[in-house]
Amino acid sequence: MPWPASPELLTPLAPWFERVRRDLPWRAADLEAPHPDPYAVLVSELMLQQTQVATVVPYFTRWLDEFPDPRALANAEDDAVHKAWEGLGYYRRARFLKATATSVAAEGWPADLAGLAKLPGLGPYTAAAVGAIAFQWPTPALDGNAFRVLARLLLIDGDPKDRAADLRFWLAPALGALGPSRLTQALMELGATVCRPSPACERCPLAGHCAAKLAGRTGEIPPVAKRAKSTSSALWLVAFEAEGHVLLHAPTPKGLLAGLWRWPTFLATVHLPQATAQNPQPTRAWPGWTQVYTHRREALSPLHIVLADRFTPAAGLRWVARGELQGLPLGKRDQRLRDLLDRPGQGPLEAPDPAALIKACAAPSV
DNA sequence: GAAGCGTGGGG
DNA sequence: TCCCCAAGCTT
Repeated sequence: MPWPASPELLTPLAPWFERVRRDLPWRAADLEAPHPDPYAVLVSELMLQQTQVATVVPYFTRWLDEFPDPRALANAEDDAVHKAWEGLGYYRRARFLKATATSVAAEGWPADLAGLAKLPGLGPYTAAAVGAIAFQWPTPALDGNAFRVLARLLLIDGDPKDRAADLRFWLAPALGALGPSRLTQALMELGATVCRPSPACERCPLAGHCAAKLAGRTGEIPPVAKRAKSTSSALWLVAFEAEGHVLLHAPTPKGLLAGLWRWPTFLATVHLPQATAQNPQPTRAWPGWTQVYTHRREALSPLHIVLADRFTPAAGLRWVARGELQGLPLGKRDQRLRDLLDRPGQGPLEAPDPAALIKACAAPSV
């Protein structure tokens, strides 16, 4: 691999970054010094995993307002932590962040990269990024942006992740020359704003030495990864209400929407016409929608079923006072039904038999 | 090593 | 509408 030395290729990043860099709330003014608040860097990096900057900014600001330091986060209730993360997605990041804050509050910050990498939720990229941005350690952080930029700059065929070790070694001199924090952030900023999957090479400070551009191959480097297939299902999404309470699944530790409260759902395999003579329970319905997750699509039909009395719920289900509903952490899907409850329903078109749903939610009778 | 994990924006 | 993607990590 006859790659030119990294400072030779990457030095133009510094003046470019100084000119165009976005003013982000976690970004230090002085990129030469260790960050004044490593915790802020940690929070930003966890939030930024698979999540765009514009989405993260308001969450970051509120988070630091509510949990200003590791101790505050370590002492927070799980529901409060998830509530502050509500809507951001990939909710186990919030639990990892709390676990890491607990470790830092008790034992202080790790002294090296290996120590950071042992913290919950910090993988190879995030540990290196925190090392470089918070502590100015010469730890090359390779995220999707950096891999894409370097794959094009150096004309790497195949998956650049397979060359991670070579790339980290190659980057070391540039980290020293430009400074770990500056180089790390400039490289990612270039990938996020210019060297995107569909690149804007006319704005790129490295275009003159970009091997992929010179070869006319930016469109095919790096190669696109194959997508995971996703499954589809049709579900009733049901708000049972009785005696001023609603029925919710309590948070679970694993799986989809873990850590959040959820409305009960039922496979919508059976569509029974609403027989008003035989179903005295008033049922409201609203137009449905499709909820999209990473590996799943749900065609949802929201229902509101009001009962005279509460039944004893099955394991994992709880009756929650309606007044407490607003304070519980819910995913987007379940927020949507919660908000529908305050709007007029359109009247049930077709709905399942409420008695069958109640049977599925009630504790088995002895 | 592949699967699983949320949500929103853009082409 | 559909597909791709976005500062990845854990199991």
